Amino acid sequence: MADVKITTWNINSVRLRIESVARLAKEVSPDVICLQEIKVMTELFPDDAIAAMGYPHQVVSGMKAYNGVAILSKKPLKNKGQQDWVGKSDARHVHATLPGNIDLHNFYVPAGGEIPDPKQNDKFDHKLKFVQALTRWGKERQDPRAKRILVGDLNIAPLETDVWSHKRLLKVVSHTPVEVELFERMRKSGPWTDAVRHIIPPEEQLYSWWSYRSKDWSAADKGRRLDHIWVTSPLVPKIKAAEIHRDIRGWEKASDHAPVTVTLSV
DNA sequence: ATGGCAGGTTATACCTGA
Repeated sequence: MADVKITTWNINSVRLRIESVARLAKEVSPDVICLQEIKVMTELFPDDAIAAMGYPHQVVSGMKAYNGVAILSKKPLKNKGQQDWVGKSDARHVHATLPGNIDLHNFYVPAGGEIPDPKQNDKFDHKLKFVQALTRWGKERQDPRAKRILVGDLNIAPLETDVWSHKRLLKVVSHTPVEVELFERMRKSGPWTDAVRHIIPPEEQLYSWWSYRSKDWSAADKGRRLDHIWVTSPLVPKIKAAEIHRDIRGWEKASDHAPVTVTLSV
């Protein structure tokens, strides 16, 4: 039995926050770090600097200026790869197999723009189609024995306690009923278990993102839980701990997302 | 009730985020 500590973090530019990656590596020391919004082309990803922090095993899918995801690991990765989703090559997914034959998938689901209507807003249409594609993918691959982990910035806060005000966010993209319903279908397609809510009771308010547009993000505390770690059934009894690193949202030059960590005993 | 910030770019305004 060994612990595997996995952290997911929408870093909002890996080059701007390379020192924060170093600090996370030192202070949290996850075995695996999954990043979203690295905002850099694969060729320009700071792979040497991150290898020097103890993460020489990497799989990166980047593009210029937007999106981009990466898996960083202390231990060797197998079957490294990425997929395109809903007909776009926009660097929103990477995967790899961890020691112990655990498949890890890291996603950056589209934010969806402002207007929660797919007819008026192509970005919202893209988001809904992305979630539906992920649902089909889950169903096609169902295997009750498979050890799989799905992490990422899924850009949907499903529970009433995952947002600062359920009522006031009902028409705000990330917490609309149509998104929450499709999100739940996607979760059941794995079927996946929300590892964070397995540990932290659903009755508790819990957020992983706070807007930059607040004078005092922590005092206002108008957060949403957009970043998730899900596991398949064989891994559910292995979930040992879960944590959202709210303190990291308060670091100098912080990302607007806090890292989320789950520890498994495998 | 509204407006508020941050990152990146063949930039010095505009797109994107959520």
